[in-house]
Amino acid sequence: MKNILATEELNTEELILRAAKKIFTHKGFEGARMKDIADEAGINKALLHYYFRSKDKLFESIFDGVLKSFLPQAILILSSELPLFQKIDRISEYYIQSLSKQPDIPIFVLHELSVNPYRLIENIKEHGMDLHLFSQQLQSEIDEGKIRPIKTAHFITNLFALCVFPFIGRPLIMGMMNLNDTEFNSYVLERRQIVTETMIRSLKV
Amino acid sequence: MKNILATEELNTEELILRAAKKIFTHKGFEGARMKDIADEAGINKALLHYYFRSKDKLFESIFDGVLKSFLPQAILILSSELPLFQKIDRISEYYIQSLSKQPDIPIFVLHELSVNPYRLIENIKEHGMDLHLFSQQLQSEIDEGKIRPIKTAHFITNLFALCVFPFIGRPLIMGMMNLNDTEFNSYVLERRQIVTETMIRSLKV
DNA sequence: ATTTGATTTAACCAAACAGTCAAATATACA
DNA sequence: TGTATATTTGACTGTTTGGTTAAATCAAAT
Repeated sequence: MKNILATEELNTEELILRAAKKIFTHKGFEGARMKDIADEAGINKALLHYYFRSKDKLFESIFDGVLKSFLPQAILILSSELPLFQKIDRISEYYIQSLSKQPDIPIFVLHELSVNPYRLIENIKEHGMDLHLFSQQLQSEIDEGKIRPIKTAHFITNLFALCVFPFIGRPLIMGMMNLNDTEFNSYVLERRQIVTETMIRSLKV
Repeated sequence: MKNILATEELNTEELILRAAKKIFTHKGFEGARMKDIADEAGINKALLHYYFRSKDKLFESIFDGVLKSFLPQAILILSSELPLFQKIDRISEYYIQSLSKQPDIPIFVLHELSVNPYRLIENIKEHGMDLHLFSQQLQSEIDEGKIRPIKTAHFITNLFALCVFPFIGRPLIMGMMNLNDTEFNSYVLERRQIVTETMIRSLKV
């Protein structure tokens, strides 16, 4: 009988998903080997196909899971009742903190979306990524003269670019700036304030 | 005899390089098939191995070429004698214009660097990516009270994030903002001004 | 015309790969 | 305990892939 009392004990499916996430996010779909995932999970290769019939099926579980754990939070914060500047702070806080723990996610998602853009469509429709409410708030603040005029697309781009780019460009930044891992971590910790400051200053009238 | 008079006639090596660049940048190293590259170039698969002994060799030609055609320009502009704000404008102009013509480059480079970070090291050392001069200029402007204090790493990150992210996040942006190809192109054209404005406003005292 | 060297091809090969299957083992329940 | 069901494995398969090779073709010099 398995030791179901030990809290750190994971069942096989969770073991596979955890291993698959690590390998897929690190190597991408094409670069990942089913053997690598099996080894990482400490199980037999055939067992992967017992739980997830194919590499594609396993990948979609991971990819969908990752999208669902990152995108909806943005919509949630942006569509909330919070003041604009607080939203900026919340987004930057949430994404920089989450991505610090899983720094491979952005490049993984964006690479797979680049190779296979249709993947996103279903997911977006499914979650009803609606930015209308936020667009209205932004326009109100502009109309009231509280911030400078800016289109929603550019606002969103600026905010996410500033939050996410450090993780996407990590090897580039570490190389150009001559940072080691410790120094890079300090740099990332500073980003949260930099992002909100940069965004808010650029919006002030 | 080949028609060497026709200017549009490319020799086989150039044909291969052009095809390989298209396939590699679109699919990544692992996703690219030598057969695909051969087909794209309109030649036989064995001919690839005649000109470039292996997939790795061919890939390195492409990857090095891409790095050399993008990174040095940044160092050149940043290390020049131009005023700070003009440098921002030049960088944003150059990168947004170049990447509009080759939008797959950023995600390609950053994905490959993520899977294989050591690739960059040689290239950076080789080109002497030195940002010391620029750091001094930035510090001078800060000391003279002309701009708000900011570390070089964050300045560079912000500038490149704002320039490059639209291309990295293209499918995401098109999906969330409901843009078609034409609308995305207009959006990219607007980016140049947005980037310089955002950067400069965030730096003003 | 013949030789020489560079270019191109079709056919082939070994390794790596995702995926399969029958047999073995563990688990639950009667 | 015995039996049915769920889980796990080692050995296997067919296909795809990067890479090779020997022969054919072409271009130019002798």
